[in-house]
Amino acid sequence: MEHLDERKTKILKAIIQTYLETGEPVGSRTISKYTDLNLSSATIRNEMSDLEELGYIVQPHTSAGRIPSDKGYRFYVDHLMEERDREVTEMKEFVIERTAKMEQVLKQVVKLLATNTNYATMITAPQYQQGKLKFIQLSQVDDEQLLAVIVLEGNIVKNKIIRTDLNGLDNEQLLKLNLLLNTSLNGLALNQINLAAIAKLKEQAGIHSEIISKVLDAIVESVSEDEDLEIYTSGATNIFKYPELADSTRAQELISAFEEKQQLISLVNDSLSDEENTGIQVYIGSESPVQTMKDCSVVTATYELGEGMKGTIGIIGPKRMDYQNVVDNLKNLKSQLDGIFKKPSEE
Amino acid sequence: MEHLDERKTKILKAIIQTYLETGEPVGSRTISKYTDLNLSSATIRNEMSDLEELGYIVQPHTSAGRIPSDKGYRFYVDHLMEERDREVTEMKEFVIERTAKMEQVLKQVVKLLATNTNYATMITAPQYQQGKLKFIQLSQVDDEQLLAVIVLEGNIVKNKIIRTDLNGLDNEQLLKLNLLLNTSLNGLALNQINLAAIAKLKEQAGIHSEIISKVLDAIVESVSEDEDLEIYTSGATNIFKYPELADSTRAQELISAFEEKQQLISLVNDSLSDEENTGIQVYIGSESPVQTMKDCSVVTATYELGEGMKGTIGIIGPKRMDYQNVVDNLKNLKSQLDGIFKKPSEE
DNA sequence: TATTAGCACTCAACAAAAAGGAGTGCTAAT
DNA sequence: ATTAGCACTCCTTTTTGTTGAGTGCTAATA
Repeated sequence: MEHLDERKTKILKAIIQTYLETGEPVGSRTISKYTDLNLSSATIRNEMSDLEELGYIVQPHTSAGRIPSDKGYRFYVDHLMEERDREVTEMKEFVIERTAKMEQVLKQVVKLLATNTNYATMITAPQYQQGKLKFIQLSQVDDEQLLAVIVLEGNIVKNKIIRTDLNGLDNEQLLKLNLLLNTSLNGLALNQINLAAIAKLKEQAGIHSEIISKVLDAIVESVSEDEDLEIYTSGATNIFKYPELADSTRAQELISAFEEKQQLISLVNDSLSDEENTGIQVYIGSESPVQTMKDCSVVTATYELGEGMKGTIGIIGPKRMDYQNVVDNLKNLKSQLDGIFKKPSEE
Repeated sequence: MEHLDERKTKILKAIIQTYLETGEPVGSRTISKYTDLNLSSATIRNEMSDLEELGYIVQPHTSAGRIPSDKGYRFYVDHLMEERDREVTEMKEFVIERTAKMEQVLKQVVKLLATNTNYATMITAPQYQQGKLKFIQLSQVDDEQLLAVIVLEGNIVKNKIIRTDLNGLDNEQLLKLNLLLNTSLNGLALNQINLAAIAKLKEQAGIHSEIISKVLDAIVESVSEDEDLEIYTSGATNIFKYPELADSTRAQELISAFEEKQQLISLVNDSLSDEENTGIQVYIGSESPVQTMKDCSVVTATYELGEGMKGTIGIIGPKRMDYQNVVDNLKNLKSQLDGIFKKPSEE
């Protein structure tokens, strides 16, 4: 990438910042006055012409000011954006109620984030692949149905009805099965349950090995739930606040994406796979893994609930979003989430 | 209400039906050709003038055709709409997967309904106030937490973590508590658990009466869940298909209503309270209990999962929605839902 | 050589004017 | 009672004109 001299950098930064605020193409005169460079608009014009040639800014039409290109935004995010010393006070709003239900917390979080940022937000429940089993309980609901309750680390409770032949399963045997399941599986992460362990389990279960395998199926099924990974969203209608996204076809597509949630999954996958230092990623325009959002920017963060149970938070807004604010918000939230579930019983 | 002679009725019906299809104001000439009345446009004009005076139709502006007023729609829905003999085939699409999870079924249903009708749809999980308890299980998850699992008729599973002081609660006592809870409460509907029963329960629980009351709280809380009554929605973006609703402020309001879900609750309440013969209700324009939807029409139906567990289905569209199709769809769905959960184990 | 004032030019955005057309209400004829 | 005919209304669309922000270029300046 070409190196920009200091003056060009300053001008580019000024253009982008002004555009972030106003959303209007920025003209040379504005920059001439706005910056402390003390240059006439004519000089700025020459520089802007250069910057356009280098691909950092773009002219919507002749006789208009300039707006940042994707490349320009990228440069801004990577090099120009300055750490703002936000007063922590503003962030204090993130007082998350410590409800026991994970679901509730997630709903609160997306909502809070959406109102704080004025963008559309999403969050996934953590994926439990590496979460450890804490407790399993099998109970007989009626003549032919068992209920399997599975508690994972972090008090995530899952349940599944198992329909099976229960001939000759009395209370005592059920107790034994429960004991067996718990002693064999507790403390194990899902991906630690291998074939050998399963075989051993079945052997010990004797005539009820069929039930054991159904239970294991239930665990896998209820825990992995890949096809309908739980995604919570909020503030989708915030996009109406940004005229460049609010025209009805675009708006419809975007809001549909939020409603269907299917498309958001690729966002999650991309952001989980791509390991970065900070865990926060910025997709500008067409960089986004989701086609629908090529006119938006997307910022994602992964949070972790200890022991590799990871979830994804996403913020979707116009390309001229307040990147700094969004990143700060996410960082703050990330640390809070990292803490909140870790040892829910310890405080 | 004034009585319309046959010719006026026919003309009104023609106007409304044409408008339902086109969404454009209907002129006299159109009706003159469309109907088999063999009347000139001039005659139609005179009749239309009368109909307008009677309040059934409205002129958006002087030199425009007529569109139905709310009163006109109401008359149409009450008296003019004809039972269509829909081929059952078309309805067959409603093959609902018999997954054990209620939640999944509901999600499928709204989605199906939304794609079938091209309107926005919602459905609530049934309210369990009258649902009977089938099974309760208390288990110890760790040192200071109990897990209460509550199964209601229809295999609706709820769970709740109870944090409490467990000093001196050993396994045996837990078993006893479980037994006590099940023998006392099973088969009871929620509103059948009265103070006397509670007192007796507590007495029998002895020193663990505190736990009992926490369990009861948990039951009430997890089952009633009034504040965030589960509502599933789909097809909210369908409103973009109807220009009269698609302008950005209106669209935003409507879609927000679907996102927040709060507003939808009053819809549910209204439709549940107002007992009608068919259980299907049509709200036209300002008749709607939700202010946001005063430019829409709303059709609701209540479904019942046996034993008074009622839920609500709603379809929200433009005033010129295809009422007949919507009502048919709802009727069909209603009967299917009524059946599907009744005795899930019997087939 | 870098900067800047000055100026002609471009073009979106807005407004006003003009043309077109669908539909009405009224009147007079059937 | 019905209808053809016609003047009138007013929305919609197209055309035309005006404005102003902003550019690029050139020539003057430090």
